Amino acid sequence: MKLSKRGEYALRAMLDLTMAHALDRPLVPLTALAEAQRIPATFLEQILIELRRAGFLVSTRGKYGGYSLAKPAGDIFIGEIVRHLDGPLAPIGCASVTAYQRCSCPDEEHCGLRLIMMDVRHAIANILDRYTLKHLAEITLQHLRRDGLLPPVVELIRHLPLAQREKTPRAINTSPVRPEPEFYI
Amino acid sequence: MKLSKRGEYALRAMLDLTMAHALDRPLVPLTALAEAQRIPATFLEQILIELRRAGFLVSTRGKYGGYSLAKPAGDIFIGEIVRHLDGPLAPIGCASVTAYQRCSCPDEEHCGLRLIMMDVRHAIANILDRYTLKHLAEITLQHLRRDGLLPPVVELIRHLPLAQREKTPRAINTSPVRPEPEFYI
DNA sequence: CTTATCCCAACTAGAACAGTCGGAATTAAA
DNA sequence: TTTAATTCCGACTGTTCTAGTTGGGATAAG
Repeated sequence: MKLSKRGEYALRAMLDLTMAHALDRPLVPLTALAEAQRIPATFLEQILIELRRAGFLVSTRGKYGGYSLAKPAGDIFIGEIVRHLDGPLAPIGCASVTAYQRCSCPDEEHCGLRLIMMDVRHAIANILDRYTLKHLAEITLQHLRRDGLLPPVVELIRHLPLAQREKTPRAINTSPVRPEPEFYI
Repeated sequence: MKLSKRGEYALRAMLDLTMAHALDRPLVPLTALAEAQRIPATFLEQILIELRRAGFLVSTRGKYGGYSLAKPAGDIFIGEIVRHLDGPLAPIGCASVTAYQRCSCPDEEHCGLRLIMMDVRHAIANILDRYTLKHLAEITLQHLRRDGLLPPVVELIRHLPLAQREKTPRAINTSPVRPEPEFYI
């Protein structure tokens, strides 16, 4: 039931972008994201370009450029990102809601395996399609604050001047539509 | 979050074995399992040998031989089988309970991604480590009975004589230890 | 002795995974 | 106008995983 490195790195980078935005640094260069999460920069670059093409990010080229979220963090659900990079959430095709595929078994209709795998898919979706980047960022920032720390990515860009282009930031921090979840902690 | 074909085929075959056992045909040849689930026989053979080596199955060689469950179906949890063939349930290593691995991120301690992935892993485990083959077989048989059908695998072996070795079957159908779950149907 | 079955190691073609490389285009600032 | 910092992009690579296949050997029933 693995998440690929692409998926993991995408989520890590987007979480860092969200936290940086929350701390008034909406524009983060690739190198800072890569260094903060110890991800090979050339690999992360590929992934960020893909995320931009998918409409999750926007980029600013040239000196003091970088990446930012394309939408309010509260509107980006973790499940969307995972699906984009790793495909459907369901363990097997015949249990998928968003990408159903008939399987080889003789009668799906009576198949107990399918039922349990649909349970699993719903359990996963109930988490990943309910939480947004905003939720994850809030939890992480709260933990960091409790220990008097800033996110590493923000430390890494503190010395950079705020780019002109960054000084009139888009409104990004609206709240999510779906019901408020709670972490089990 | 995919399950591999190996994992899927293993579960399908073991579910068929469980149903066959429940209908007093505890010994099922490879060919019947493969045909019933439309799985390439030589591939399934590999998988069944692996399951035997792992202690899930026992085999009987020679004419009228085949495979049977090595333990009561109520003692075989779906999660065990999945872990054996596809590794840990957690989407990322740092969220795994049974096979934890430190990840590359700078501080796991404050990482919101890890928390949500632990949520996901618990949600999956709460299903797969609670249901047994017996549960799946019961559900499937119940559905089939409602429509007056027998499992295809049983149809396929009806014509075979009950092997001598099969006539004093081991007690296999004890109940599971963990609390009774319910399917969401 | 024939037939049905399991046992087993080795092999393979293709896809996926996890990157790497080299260079072009863009922008800010000196 | 030059330089430095950045994104953009396509092509490439090595390794592992996936989903099998092949061919032959051992065992047991009738």
